[in-house]
Amino acid sequence: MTTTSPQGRTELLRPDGSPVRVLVVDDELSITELLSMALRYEGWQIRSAGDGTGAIQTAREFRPDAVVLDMMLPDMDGLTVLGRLRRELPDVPVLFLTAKDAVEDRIAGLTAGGDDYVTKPFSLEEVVARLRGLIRRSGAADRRSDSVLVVGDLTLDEDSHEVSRAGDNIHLTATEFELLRFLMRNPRRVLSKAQILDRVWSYDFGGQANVVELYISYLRRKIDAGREPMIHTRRGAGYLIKPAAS
Amino acid sequence: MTTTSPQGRTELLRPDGSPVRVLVVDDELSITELLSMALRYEGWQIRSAGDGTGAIQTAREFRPDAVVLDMMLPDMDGLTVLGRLRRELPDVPVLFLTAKDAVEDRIAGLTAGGDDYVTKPFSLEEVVARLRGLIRRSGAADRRSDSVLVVGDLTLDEDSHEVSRAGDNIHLTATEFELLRFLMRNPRRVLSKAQILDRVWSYDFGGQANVVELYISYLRRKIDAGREPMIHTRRGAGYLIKPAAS
DNA sequence: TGCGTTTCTCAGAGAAATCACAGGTTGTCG
DNA sequence: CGACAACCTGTGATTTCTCTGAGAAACGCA
Repeated sequence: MTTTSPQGRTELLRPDGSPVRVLVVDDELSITELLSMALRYEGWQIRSAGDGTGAIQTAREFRPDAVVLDMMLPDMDGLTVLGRLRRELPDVPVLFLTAKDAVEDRIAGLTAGGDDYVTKPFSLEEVVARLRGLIRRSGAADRRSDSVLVVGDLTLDEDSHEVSRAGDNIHLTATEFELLRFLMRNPRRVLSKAQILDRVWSYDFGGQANVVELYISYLRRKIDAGREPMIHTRRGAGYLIKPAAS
Repeated sequence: MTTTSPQGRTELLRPDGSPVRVLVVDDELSITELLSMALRYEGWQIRSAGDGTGAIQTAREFRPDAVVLDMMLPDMDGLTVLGRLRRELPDVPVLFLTAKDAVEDRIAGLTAGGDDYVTKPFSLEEVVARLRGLIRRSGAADRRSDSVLVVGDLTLDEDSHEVSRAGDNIHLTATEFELLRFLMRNPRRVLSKAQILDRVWSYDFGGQANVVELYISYLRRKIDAGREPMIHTRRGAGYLIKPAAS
C-alpha cells in the first residue's frame, strides 16, 4: 500500500497499514547511524545491530521486512549471518553492503534470490531506492505500489530507468538520474544543496559543492529545454521541482 | 493458471490459485539454500531436505508439486529415494541433479517418464526453466500457461529452444539462449551484470564479470543486427530488453 | 583422435561520464 | 545604482565503463 503524506511524498506501507520495518547491520557506528537516519526519514521503522549475533537476535524479535547487511562483520562471516537469517526469516529480502573491490568473489550468487547489493561508499538515494525495490518486489508492501514517479508531464521509471517529458524520451546519466529521482520524490519542496549532496552523492564525496549546480544545469538542459521550466532555484535556499502549470 | 505480477513477471500457480510447492533435496546446505532462495523468488513454496530419509518424510507431509533431487545422497542411493518418492507421490515430476560425469543411461532412462535432469554445476535459470517445464507439463499448474516468450517481434520458445525475430530464425548457443531468456523474462527492466551473472552462469563461475558484456555483444550481433535495437545498455546500471518501437 | 564449435580471458580502442576550474550572469540589499 | 554573493555554464582533463577482436582452452561429436 502507498499513501501520500501531507508533504506530497509517497510512502511504502505494509498491507495492514503499519510502517515497513528494516534491520540495519553494520559494525561501523557511523554507517548504521547514517542509514538509520535516512531510512527513518522514509517513514520506516528501523533497528540496527553491530554484529552477526546481534543481527540474528534482533531479527528474531523485530521481524523486519528487509535487512541491510554489511558483508564484513567482526564476529562472523557475512554468509553465515545470511544463512541464519534465512532460517529465521526465509522470505526477507537482503540488501548487501560490500567494499567495491570485494564485489567479484564474495557476492557471487547473492543477488540470485532477488536480493541486491550496493558497494561502499554508497549514496543514500541508492540505498533507499534499492530497498524500496526489494520491499516492493518481496510483496511485504502492497502490490499496487509501482515504480514510476510522476510530476506533471515528467515521468521517471525506476525499473527501466526511463525518463520522459510530455512523451519525449530523455536520456540521463547515472548521476543525473539519481538527482532527478531525489527531486521527484520530493516535489514542490525546496531541497538545499547540502541535502542534495548528502543524498545523491556518496557519503565520502570530497569534492566541490558546486557539482550540484552543475548537475542541475545538466538536468535543465535535458528536461526544461525549450519548455515551461519545472526545476526552480530558490536563491539562498536550494532547488525544487514542480509541475510546469501552477 | 498464470498471473502477472507488478513487475511484469509471470508466475505459475496451481489451479486453485495457491502457490506451487517444490521440495528440494540435496546434502550440501549451500545448494539447498541457493535453490530455495531462487525458487522462492519465483513465488513458489519451498521445503528442503538433506538426505533421503528426510526427503521421504517431508514429501509425505508437504505433498509437493515437483521435487528437485540430488542423485548423490549420504544415506541412500538416488534411485532408492526415487522409488520411495514414487510410492508416496506417483505423479510428481522430478528434476534430478547430477554430477557432470555421472550422466549415465540410468538417468537418461529415468527421464523418459517425463522427468528431467540438470548437471552440476547448474545455472539457476536452467533449473527454474526446467522446473517450470515439468510443472507445466504435469498439469499441476494450469495448462494454458505456455512456453513461448514474446517481446516485440522477438520470440523465444523454451520448449523447442527456437528463437526468431520478425520471422527470421536465429541460431543461438546454449549460453546465448539462457541470457536472452533471462532478459526476455524481465522485459523493460534494467538487469545488472551481477544479477545476470548470478542467474545465467553456473553458481561456481569464478571468472571475469565481462563475459556478460561479451555475450551481450554476441546477442546483439545475432538479434539486433541491422535492425532497430532491442537490447539497450544503461551505463553504470546494466542492460535491458524492450520492443523496438517505443 | 581430430575437427568444428563454444566458452572464456585478455587487452586495447573508444565513448561516455564526472568533476574542477573559471569567467559570466543574475539577484539582493544597502 | 553599485557591490557583493549566489548561481550558471563552457571548457577540458581525467577517470570509468563498455565494446569487441584475437586467440587459448574446453567441449562435443564423429
